[in-house]
Amino acid sequence: MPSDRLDATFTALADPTRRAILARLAEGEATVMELAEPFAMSLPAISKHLKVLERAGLISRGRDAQRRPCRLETAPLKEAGEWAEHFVRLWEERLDRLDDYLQELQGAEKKQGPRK
Amino acid sequence: MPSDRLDATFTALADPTRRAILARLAEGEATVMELAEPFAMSLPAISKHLKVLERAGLISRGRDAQRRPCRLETAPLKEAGEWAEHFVRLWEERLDRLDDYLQELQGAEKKQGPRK
DNA sequence: CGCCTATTTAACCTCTGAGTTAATTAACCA
DNA sequence: TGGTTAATTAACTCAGAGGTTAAATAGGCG
Repeated sequence: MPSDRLDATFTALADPTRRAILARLAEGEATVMELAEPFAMSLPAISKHLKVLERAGLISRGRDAQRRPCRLETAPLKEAGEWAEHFVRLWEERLDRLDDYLQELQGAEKKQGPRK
Repeated sequence: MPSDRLDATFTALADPTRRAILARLAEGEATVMELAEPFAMSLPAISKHLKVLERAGLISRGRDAQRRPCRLETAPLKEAGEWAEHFVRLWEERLDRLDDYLQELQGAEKKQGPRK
């Protein structure tokens, strides 16, 4: 997972409007009009948000006459989620190793008596 | 997981320098100097990045004389990762239901013969 | 064709984010 | 006490994100 891909994904996910759009799309395809409806925001603004989502690969767009229906694409979400959870796992493994190490130290100390 | 929390987390993760700092911290605590070392960037710049990470709850800071060692905090990473993967799951369940529905349609069609 | 609908592009504004250098605070050390 | 190291704050620049309105494009429809 290259860094600029993560950049694009996390940047796209950082905006609440865009997350709301994704939430809406999780219920199925929608046109720009439909997506814009819940927001107090102009159509061009929504159009820009969609472009950000598209560049991040989080949505793809079809064509239906003059409509450009959007659909959710989950691949980048998976990558981002896995990145985050991989990180958590790394950290927890490290804590475990640290814990083992401390216990080992304590064991050694018992054998040779308290240091101080 | 409130929206502004996700905002802060994803915003913090959107920057490659900050992700690199987190990666470094996954190997253990580090001071600001140590964190700054790999980057061609001034200390105040790093200091600002750390503030962003701290506000997002992704790091916490201790005190050791004049040093302010940073340590990784995984809670927001977990939340963000779970958010992303929950989303993926929702979508895939939806696809499954859609699939069931299509198969049901096809079954009905067989019983009453092709429509056209 | 001429009009209506859906969407994008253009041009612009404003605010924020990432970076800078210079100055300040905080804590140790001789 | 004065000097040095670690880190932050202040004041500034610059670019880009997110928003606007108005104009342009694309594709039915009478």
